[in-house]
Amino acid sequence: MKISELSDRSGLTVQTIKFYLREGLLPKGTATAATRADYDDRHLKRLRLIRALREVGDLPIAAITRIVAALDDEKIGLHELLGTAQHALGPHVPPNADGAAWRAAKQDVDSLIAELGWRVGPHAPARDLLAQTFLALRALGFPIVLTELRPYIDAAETISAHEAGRLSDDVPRERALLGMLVTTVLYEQVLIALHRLAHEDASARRFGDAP
Amino acid sequence: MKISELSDRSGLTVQTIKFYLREGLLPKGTATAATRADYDDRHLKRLRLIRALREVGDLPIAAITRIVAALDDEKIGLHELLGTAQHALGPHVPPNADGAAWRAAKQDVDSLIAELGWRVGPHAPARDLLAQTFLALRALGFPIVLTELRPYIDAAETISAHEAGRLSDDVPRERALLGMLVTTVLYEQVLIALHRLAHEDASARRFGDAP
DNA sequence: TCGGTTAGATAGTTGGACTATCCATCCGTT
DNA sequence: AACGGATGGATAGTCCAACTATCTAACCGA
Repeated sequence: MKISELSDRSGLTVQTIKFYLREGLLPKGTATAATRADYDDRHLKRLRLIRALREVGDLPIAAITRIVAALDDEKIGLHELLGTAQHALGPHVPPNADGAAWRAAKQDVDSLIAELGWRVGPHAPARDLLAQTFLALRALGFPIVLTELRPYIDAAETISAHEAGRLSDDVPRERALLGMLVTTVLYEQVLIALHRLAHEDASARRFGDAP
Repeated sequence: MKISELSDRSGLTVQTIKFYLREGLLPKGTATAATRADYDDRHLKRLRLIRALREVGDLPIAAITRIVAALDDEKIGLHELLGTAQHALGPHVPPNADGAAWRAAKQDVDSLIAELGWRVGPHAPARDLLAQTFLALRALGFPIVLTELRPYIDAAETISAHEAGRLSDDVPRERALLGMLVTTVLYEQVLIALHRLAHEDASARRFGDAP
């Protein structure tokens, strides 16, 4: 298909698609002439993936670049591919290089994970995210206590167990990655949205007037 | 306290604090001379709040401006204040003005909320976030089915119920807002981080090698 | 009195993500 | 065959958010 068709069907402008081509997010089409190239369904799918990660997941182009580069590199095994992608998802917590308080928060996170018996890589970015949040909570005068965290931990475990049940290891590489990205990037947004809605409902019932 | 002290204690540069003063995020200190002003503990607390919302919640300055403006406006009642803040939290989904598909997704969200019996304002931004995510999921070939959503809905309800139980209506205005922001902005990050960690643990158990 | 600090104003920087132009083809239609 | 509109590839420019830097004229404390 032509680039204009790709543009129409993906909802991105031709200019944006060209930009993604330059950045290596989208592989080139097969050239049919000096000023002509042919794109296929894989390009369209790729663009839809990029769009979802950008617009819903709010991932920076650089992170998406890393993910698709790993995807396109056939030498990378499935396990490593998923690991790379997960790492690229970030979050990209700026290492504030805060001293003692930061180290204490990191330590809290490590103990928590150990206590829960979770098997998590030592450099998982989510560790930093959690530590950063603990730090902020403390700075605002909200100490972190385990009983406070309990419902969140339970929710995370329940949801992950459910998600893991849906994983299967005999799907094509691309599909496996897509499934992982969808559960961690898109369904996380679903969870956030539902949380906010449920929160509004709960406050309405708590303080609100009659239905 | 002096601005340099404020800078040291908040971890923000003097320049950044001046910038926040210009933007109206931080009220001016009490002037003691033409080139001198005095800041107090409220300024420090405000800066910590701004920092948490920016760095952890990733809120744009404009959203924070709206929130603190409402907070500082004594004419605004508590209920309205919380509503304004919640609305300012976004998310700031660009209205793609997509036609039929967008309207269908919105409709799905509306039916879901109605079905659940949740009391949610008709313009709650979380509605748009959910619709946008549904749209992206569909585009990627992941149809939305209620059984898929069930665990997320349950988690959202459980967590919100827990959070609502901690709300109380006889705390000072500022504390009430802070509590709301903390649960929706910071604890949401906690939830995401825990989810990613639990997810990694679950995949490790599913595919991984022995502990 | 003198080096270091500050309020207030204005201007400049950085990073990320596009967006606009150009040119030399090239395609499909007339 | 001719021509108007689309393309590939390259380069340059735009836009926005969030700072960051500089300058001036006071001011403070040793």
